[in-house]
Parts: sequence; structure tokens; C-alpha cells
Amino acid sequence: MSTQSNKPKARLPRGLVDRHGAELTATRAMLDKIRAVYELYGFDALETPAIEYTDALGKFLPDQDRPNEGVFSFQDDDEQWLSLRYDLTAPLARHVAEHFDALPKPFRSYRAGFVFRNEKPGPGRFRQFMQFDADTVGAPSVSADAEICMMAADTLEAVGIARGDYVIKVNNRKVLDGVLEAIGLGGDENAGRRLTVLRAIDKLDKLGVLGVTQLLGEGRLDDSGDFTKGARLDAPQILTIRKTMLRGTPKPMNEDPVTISETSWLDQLERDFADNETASAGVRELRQIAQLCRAAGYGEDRILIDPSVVRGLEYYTGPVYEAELTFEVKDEHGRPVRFGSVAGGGRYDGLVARFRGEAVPATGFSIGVSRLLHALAHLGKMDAEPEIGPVVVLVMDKQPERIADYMKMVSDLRANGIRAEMYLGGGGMKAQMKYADKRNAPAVIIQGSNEKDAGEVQVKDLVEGAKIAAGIADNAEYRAARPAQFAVKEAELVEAIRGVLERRAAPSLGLAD
RNA sequence: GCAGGUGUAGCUCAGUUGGUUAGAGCGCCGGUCUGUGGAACCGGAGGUCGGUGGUUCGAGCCCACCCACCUGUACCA
Repeated sequence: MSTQSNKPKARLPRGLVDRHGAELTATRAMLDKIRAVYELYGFDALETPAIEYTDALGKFLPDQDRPNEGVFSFQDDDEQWLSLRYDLTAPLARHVAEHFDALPKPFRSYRAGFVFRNEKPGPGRFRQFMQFDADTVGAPSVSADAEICMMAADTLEAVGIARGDYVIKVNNRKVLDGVLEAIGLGGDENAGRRLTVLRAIDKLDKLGVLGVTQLLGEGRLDDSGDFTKGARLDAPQILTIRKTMLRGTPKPMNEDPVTISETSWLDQLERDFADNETASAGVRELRQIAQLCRAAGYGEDRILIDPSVVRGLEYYTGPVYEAELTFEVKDEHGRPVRFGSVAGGGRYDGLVARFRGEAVPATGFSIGVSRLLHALAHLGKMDAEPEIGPVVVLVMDKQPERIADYMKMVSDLRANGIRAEMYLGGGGMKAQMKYADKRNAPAVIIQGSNEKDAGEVQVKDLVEGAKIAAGIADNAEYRAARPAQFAVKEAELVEAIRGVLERRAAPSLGLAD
């Protein structure tokens, strides 16, 4: 029988993608812009590996039932569990804890890299994706948090998002915790319900006030008919949450919430929860952050105190921030596209302490590189121009001495900084032309025996040629026309190609053509 | 994980009440053409019809289970 059944299938696991061409170029350009801002702010580069000991990453210790829940894990040959990192913060905490004595404090660093999550992929969600983080470790004051927010705003503008098309929303976990305490959800016995409440609030921009209210109460039936159990709060509790956390949201999807100013909201919160120490401390911190940002010239259009921001539920201990894009984009069906948050972060005072016992305050944030790039593409800010391919020297004659001639041409072009290659495949001339077309070559060089005898080469400008060809309807005529093709002396080859490339680089000055 | 939907060529899809050797367009490769991308004409490759089992003389079509993908939802450090 055939070997067909044991041939491997050429395929990629779900949630993973190959990237190439314009997308890679655009990614590189964007990373450069982000890096420039981070360095301007005084952060230094740090690289950590993609693999860590599982216990260093945190809570996801593999168990027998589900060794890979959420994280990709495997055992080393000494039986120790290793995992692919699922964010860049936990590895940073490990690095700081490991080299604590040698590092300057505060320690300010940035890093970009792929992270891995073993979960269900969706549109714009992958199992491998890139993050670009910056963190300040060892700085307890809210100045560090305010600085991160300002840098986040600067970064988004640097990559091409206009002021007004984004907002950095800031909240404080102490406020959230304090309010929950005040409505009787404090203490260990209510940990589960607190989590449910926070998750519900986090869904505000997705489900709207109505949906969140349902999740705070009995629960919610989604479009597919599936029921999500709610937090089962009573009416007064729900009212309190709606009055505080759901209020003042900058983009109400529903008419319900009354948008009030940042300061009014802070005043109200301070008044209503004056006797709750946790909430009051949170409000004080938020006021300071707002004050610092305003003093530096960042208005509410850029950095906004917003009570509905929750962020991750695991390790944030103080201020939390989230960068949201506010412009509207329609998809091909005319429906609005949501980008959601493209970056986020917060204060995590307990993360390094896991390794050291003593508290090490830290704050930082993380940009979702692929998501941000996706958003930029919708904004038309991504250079989607295909790369200009190499000049292709066609092989008209396969005699070894002629091959040497062709390679010499390529070599001369390269020596002059022109991207070039000789056709290395086995095809005939037509195949070679198709190849050049597919590679987006600006020009091909043709030298058969006739040209060789005359000491000449044919240069064909493929871009011009395509333009001219568009006006030729008849096939025979098209072939005879040899559009945008001309002969030059062998010695003038480099100069001729340079001319073609220049014409290509400045098409808007095409009056002379 | 839960709910719903969809699986026929690389892509988009046809395929009669179950009936010989499963089709089209586009794409791909080659030829017409010792000389030219697109177009034209001619030819070619490419399918265990998602998988397994069942019903039947006979299954792409009917039944059961499984798998994959899509959408929503849950989780998301």
C-alpha cells in the first residue's frame, strides 16, 4: 500500500500563525517606536527566556488531571516542571528576586517577547502572541504609577494613534475592595462572590449596564441560550455598585449610567465611603495620580480615572490601568469592530515578595503588540505596502560560462547596494518572468545570445510594463510590444537599474514620464 | 468547559427521492511560444466527499459515535 497514511500533515496547531511580509515589517517598525519611548523614559532593556520553572510563574502548578490547563508545561529530564511563560511580569519578578542585591532600586526595565497561553483561540486571540512591557520595581509611590500612565499615552501616540482615539483608564483595586467590604462582601468567606462581582464589572463594555446588573444578581442568559450564574447580590448591594463602579464610564453603551466628571466621582466616593479605610486610601491615590498627570499636561482626554476598570484578578494590589481605543471601525458587514483594550497594567506589590518574603513594590504595564497592530491596520496607519523584491537576472542560457556572466551581473548590482538575485529554479523564460512578478521584482535583466553578441543586456521595468500592458487587449500584440523594455550596454547595467528604481521610488513626480 | 452551527479539490461552492468512473469557477503546473508577467487557446496535476462504525444489492446523501473548524458564552495570570 501507499505510504500516504503515515505522511505527516503540513499544518499548524490552532491558535498559532505564520507571519511574513508586510506584517513583519510593520511589527518591526512598531516595536522600534515603542522602544524609543520606553528608552526616552529611562527604562533599560532586559531579556528573559521563554521557559521558566513552573513554580516561579505562579499559581499554575500542573496537576495530574490537567497538567496543561492554561499554560504549556512539560517535565525536564530531572523531573522538574517547566512552563512556557504566559506573561512577562512573572519572569521579571523572578529576575528581580534572583538578582535583587545587584540591581539598582528602583529597577526600571522593558522587554518584548512572545508569551504562550494554552486556551481557546478566537478572532485576534492566539496561543502565541507578543507583549511589550515596561516596569518599575522598588518604587512605592503613586508617582511611578502616574509615570507609567503618561508613558502609555505617549507610546500610543508614537505608534500613530491620534489623541482622542484612545484613553488610558485608571482605577484602584483598593477602591474596588473597599466598596465590596462596605456592602458586606469582606472576609475570606466571600472571596468567591467578590471574584464574581469583579468579573461582572469587568464586562461592562462588553455586556453593558444591563448585562452587568444581571450578572450581579441572579445571572444572565446569553445569545446561545447558555446561562451564566450571577453573584446573587440583593437590590441595595447592586445599587451601591451601580452608583459607584458603573458610574462615570466614559463611553456608556447604554443610557443608564450617568457620565459624571472624574472629580465629582472621586468626591462622591470619598463622601459615601468615608468610614472605609481601604476605599479612602484608594481614592487618595487616584487623586494624586490625576493631579500628577494634569500637572504634566495630560488631560482627561488622555488619562481618565474610571471606576469600571478591573484588570487581572490575581496579583494587582493598587492602581490599575487599561488603554482603550475609542474610535469606531466597521467590519465588512458594516458592524462595529471592538478592539477592546490594547494594553494594561497596574501595581503588583506582592509579586516579588513571593520569592523574598520582604515586600517589593512594583508597577508596570504591557502592550498587546499583535492587537495594537491589528488596530493600526484598521486605522490605515500600518504600512501595508509589499516589500520591493530583488532585481531578477534571468537565466537564458545554461552554459556554465554564461551562468558565470549572470552571477557577475548580480554581484555588480549587490556591490552597488541593489537587491538582486539570479534565477535559481529550473523553469523556462515564462516561468522566470512569473517568478519575478511574484517576488514583486522591480525589474528583470535579460541577456540571450543576441544581446551577448552585441555586448548588451535587456532591462525590463516590470512596474512600468504592467501599467502599459493594462492598455493592451490583444495577446499577440502584448507579446510583440515588450513594454517598458530597453537595451543598454553591459557596462551601463547598474546605472540603468538605478534609474528604474528611482522612477519607482518617486512615482508622484511622474510628470516627466 | 457549556450552547448552537458547519464539514465535498489550494479557495468559493454544485451534487437530483440513495444508483455506474464525484463536478464547476477561480487558483496552480505545463504547452501553443529561442525568448517575455496580464489576457487567450489547449492540456495536466490535485479528492480515502472530516473520521469510524452501522442500515442497504448499492451511501457524498440515511443513522450512531468521534474529530476539526466557526459563532456565542465561561475562564483568562
